[in-house]
Amino acid sequence: MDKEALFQKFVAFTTAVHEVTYELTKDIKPDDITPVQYSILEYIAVSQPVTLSQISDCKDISMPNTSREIKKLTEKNLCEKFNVAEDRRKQLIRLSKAGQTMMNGAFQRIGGRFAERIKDVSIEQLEDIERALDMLQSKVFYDGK
Amino acid sequence: MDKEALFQKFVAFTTAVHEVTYELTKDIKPDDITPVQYSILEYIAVSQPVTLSQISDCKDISMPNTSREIKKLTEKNLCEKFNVAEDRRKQLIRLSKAGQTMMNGAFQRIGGRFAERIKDVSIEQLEDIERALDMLQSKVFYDGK
DNA sequence: ATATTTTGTTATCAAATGATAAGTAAAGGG
DNA sequence: CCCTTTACTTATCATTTGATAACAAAATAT
Repeated sequence: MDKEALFQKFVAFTTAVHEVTYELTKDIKPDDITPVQYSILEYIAVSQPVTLSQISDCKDISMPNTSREIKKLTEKNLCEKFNVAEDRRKQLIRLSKAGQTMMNGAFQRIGGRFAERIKDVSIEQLEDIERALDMLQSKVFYDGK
Repeated sequence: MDKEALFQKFVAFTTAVHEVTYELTKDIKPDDITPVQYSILEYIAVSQPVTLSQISDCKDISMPNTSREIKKLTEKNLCEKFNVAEDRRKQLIRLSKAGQTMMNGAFQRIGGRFAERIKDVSIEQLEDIERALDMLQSKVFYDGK
């Protein structure tokens, strides 16, 4: 087993994943929010409710800049802050009704494109795919922190 | 087979791939070039020689902006242009000696991190991984253009 | 031969992002 | 009770990136 060759394959694979992700999410984001803002909304959507610090850590954006972007998103009525009783320094963030609707629509369209992409794959192959995703995620693409 | 569940798994997987890519390439880029410049150099490294138009297409950067960044990279002595005899409008780009050295070093360090990541995986599992990468790339992460 | 298309350049400009300093308010530790 | 740390905010600035217009030169089409 040639580890060098596997690394080559790994690089080609991750490049392909990035390209497909780009294709699937292309033109999904509304024009009135920036790419960074959209990626923050994605994160909130899957992890809500989250604190400012969590967003800052996970998206690698400094606290001041996170605060600024959340403020803009709040002003656009896409998310809302609420206080947490136990620790009054913290602010939990969740999507607003409008934000939830927007992100639901986005995920729906991405899901449609994904379905289109795998439309010719047989049931058995879909199961192979599912197993392969699980296996790779546990052996290679695990969270190493 | 629940396609909705598969989509969920797909989203989690691509997120994991992006995070691992981030971890592997973190702090690899020299400080004196910008992220976009580094990504252009990566592309040149694996596809050289390339034309300006190819970079513009593949990296989704407008021609004027591609021209500007290539100019900066050339000034930093990381890549060089040369003319192609058949079509004198075209300019082929390749890494300079210094650029090649820089990118070799970068890939080496990324490869080392990758090796660390899979160090506990058995030979048989490495073969499973290789097959899974091939299969997913052909069935899911293919280039749909 | 002339018009059009392709390939790339230069020059601006605006917007998005990143970085830093200074501040507030609450929590926690001694 | 004071001191330190945590969580977040506000303000400001520099850099990076994206977008557009106007141009030139070579190739190709009519």
